[in-house]
Amino acid sequence: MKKTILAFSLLILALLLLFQFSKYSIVTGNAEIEIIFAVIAIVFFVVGYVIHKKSLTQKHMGQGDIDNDKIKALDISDREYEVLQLIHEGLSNKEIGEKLFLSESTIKTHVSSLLVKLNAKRRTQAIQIAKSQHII
Amino acid sequence: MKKTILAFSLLILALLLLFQFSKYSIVTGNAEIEIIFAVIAIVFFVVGYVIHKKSLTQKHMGQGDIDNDKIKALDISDREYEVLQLIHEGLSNKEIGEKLFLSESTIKTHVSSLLVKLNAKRRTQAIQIAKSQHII
DNA sequence: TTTGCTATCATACTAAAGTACCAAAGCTTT
DNA sequence: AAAGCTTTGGTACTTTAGTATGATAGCAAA
Repeated sequence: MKKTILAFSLLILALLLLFQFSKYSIVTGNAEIEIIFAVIAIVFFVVGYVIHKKSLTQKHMGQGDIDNDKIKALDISDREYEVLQLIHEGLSNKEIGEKLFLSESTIKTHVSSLLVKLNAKRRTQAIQIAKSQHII
Repeated sequence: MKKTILAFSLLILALLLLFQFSKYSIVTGNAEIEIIFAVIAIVFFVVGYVIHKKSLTQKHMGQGDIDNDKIKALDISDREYEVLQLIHEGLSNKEIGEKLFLSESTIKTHVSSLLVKLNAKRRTQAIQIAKSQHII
């Protein structure tokens, strides 16, 4: 965020300099007016392009990102959430256990409580609900 | 797509008129040079903003759309694809059967061949693979 | 018509998934 | 220290999921 502020400060500074240079050039007759127009047009075109890109990146983050508040609201613990992510990746309980160095029993316990908390009957349904709630 | 071409044609025309108007204003001394700069800057800022917005919208469509060619390439039949979609929605084989008016046996057959064609071991993995291949 | 393909369904089986209940270790908070 | 919490793990059980195999019906191309 600090980088963004710095970058925009520098950008505004550069634009002011461009303006001043343009005026000076016209007064001294060192540049064609069309060229100055073109430079300004190109610069602001790029600025507009980049700004929308940035805003949309943030928006995209907001859409695709996980809703941590929702996870807490659903009372899902850290471990349970880890298991949920691995379910989402298509792993079996056994594979999840191996990945987290836990027994299959423990995974089953976590999965069962996940299903209750997500109000799902199956792990596939849990994936769907989790996605609709933006917690995955 | 035709609308896009038309819109951009009109936009370019407007910009040319703006340029001509600017030059004329300077010659006749009817406008301040700063105002013309500002107008050009604003217009091109908006143009850059809108163009990026459009490009990203199209990109987003491309990501979310299904790749029908891929489905054919994987040799997935219509029925199998229907089953795949319902698996994705989190339904059990029995529920899928009831929804499609088929026996659970038939669904199992379809699911099995889907798993082979998608090179998946489980239905949850099939969902993941299908999504990564943009067929869901 | 014969061949080949798909869709359908069944049986029988194995393998996961999920439930219920219990229990102990570890950790905070009171 | 005792109470309360999560995490972990086990046993025993039921329910889904998935595999293997075979069989029938329909439909389209050779």
